[in-house]
Amino acid sequence: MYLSDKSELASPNIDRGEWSHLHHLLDLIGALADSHLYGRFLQPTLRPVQAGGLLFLEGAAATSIHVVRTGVFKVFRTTEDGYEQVVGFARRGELLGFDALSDARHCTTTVALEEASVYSVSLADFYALRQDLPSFDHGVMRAAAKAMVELTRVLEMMAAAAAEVRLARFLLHVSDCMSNGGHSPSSLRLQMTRRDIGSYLGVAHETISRAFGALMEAGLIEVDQRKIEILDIKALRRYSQSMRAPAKGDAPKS
Amino acid sequence: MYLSDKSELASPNIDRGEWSHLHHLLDLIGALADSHLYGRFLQPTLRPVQAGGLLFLEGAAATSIHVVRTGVFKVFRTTEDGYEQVVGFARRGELLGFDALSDARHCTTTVALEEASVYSVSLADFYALRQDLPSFDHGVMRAAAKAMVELTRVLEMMAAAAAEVRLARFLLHVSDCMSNGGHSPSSLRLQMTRRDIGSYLGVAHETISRAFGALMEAGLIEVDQRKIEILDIKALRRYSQSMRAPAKGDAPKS
DNA sequence: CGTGATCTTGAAGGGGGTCAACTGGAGTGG
DNA sequence: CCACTCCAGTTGACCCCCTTCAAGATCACG
Repeated sequence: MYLSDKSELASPNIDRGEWSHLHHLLDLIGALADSHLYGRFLQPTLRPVQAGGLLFLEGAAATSIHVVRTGVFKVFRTTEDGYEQVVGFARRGELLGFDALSDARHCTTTVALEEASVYSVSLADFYALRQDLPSFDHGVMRAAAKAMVELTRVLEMMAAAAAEVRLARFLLHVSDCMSNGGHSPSSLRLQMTRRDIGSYLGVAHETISRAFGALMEAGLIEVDQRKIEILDIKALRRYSQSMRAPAKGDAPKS
Repeated sequence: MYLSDKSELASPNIDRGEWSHLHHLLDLIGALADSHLYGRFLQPTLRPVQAGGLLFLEGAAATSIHVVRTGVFKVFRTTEDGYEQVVGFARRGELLGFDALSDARHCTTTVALEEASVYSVSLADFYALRQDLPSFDHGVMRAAAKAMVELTRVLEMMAAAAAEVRLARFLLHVSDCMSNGGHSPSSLRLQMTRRDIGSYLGVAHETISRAFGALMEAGLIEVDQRKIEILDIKALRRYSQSMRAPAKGDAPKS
């Protein structure tokens, strides 16, 4: 809701049809769109997904790959005992379903956390487009690589560190995503539950709750349900560097 | 050492020059190699890396991407405070340096844990080869997707679970890699230190040591330094399913 | 054979998992 | 409109697993 209207404006005239879906998709993944491609290529389909709606299911045969246009998606795997392990949250411009290229089966379940939309390209069209349109190919490569970097960032976030530090890193990451999208980096609206965040960061959801309290206590953030205000981003960034929680009194000096 | 000789035999006549480097590379990443490509394409360079040697450094400009031919590599990031976070171990056929396609800089450091070798393709050649040789492109896509799946597996391994369970999952993963390479799935020889494993699994290296002891105590494995014998792989697999450690006696007597 | 890295084992202390109770908001049906 | 239910979120109490610090054992290598 917040993103779509504004960001459409950033790509002028899309609504007047001057930009094709393909053109807009290229813009999303940061590929420079050549001007000569009007109608000459297969067009991706624009697919809306309602809040809570499923994009694809773990284990299902993959039919197409997607690029997020609006909204936020939760990407997770379900273990044998029913535990839900969140492996990422996908926002505007991110690639979804790429992992299925290894064996044509999705290895994650992906659902929308709010009203969302994606551009979808069937696997056959995907290869054809990449062959015919180098800028598309480049964009896809870059998006795939970025997704990989993203995953290693998650690992870093889960690395031996106190829960509060993990949460601080998470909030800073969301903040970065916001500012990249042209929003305020200090005013966040989280789309996911505490439980989702906990799964993502590898801690219990109660611990997330307490960590929010601790960061608020420390005067670093303001918390109102899922609306987060970052009060001192420099201090939060400093805080996120530490490995373990420096207790209440701060002062890591000895 | 163990891999190279045997696996070369699996691809017949490579040493007699009937297979080009490119041909062998395609074989490594599971692409079906057309028979008409002798000398018609750029050849990847075969690059040996000594034990402990550096393949590329985090932050360095990326010049080429690599596919592991022999040996095992450790892939890690170094945090500001000097902590070494291992994000993966790369074995035969795995893609290295792909993440650099997003911004032409490596986001990990990669070193060989034993004498190793890779096929390297410069970035320019990389794009050219993919354009001209669809099977290469397909192979790369599949390898990249597999690397991504791999990363989500790591997350699953680090998901809320006891240290012993994590280690069990890790050993099973290594076992799978061994059997995929045509080796015994029950007789493992680890190339990494306890500290590396600990970083990879998100626990202290002392805990890894104790976890080895616990799994040995339970009769699931035999441990002799870095030589691991899996005694009961079914039981180990069952054990790895559980989320938390079911203690010793499994029935808490009062 | 010495030196340093690796691995093991012990002890202590705390962080966070788990269970449980309570609050508040959203949706449903009376 | 209100009772009821369900889920998200918060807070408290308990205590076990893991981190940390420390010391010893073992291995690798010049």
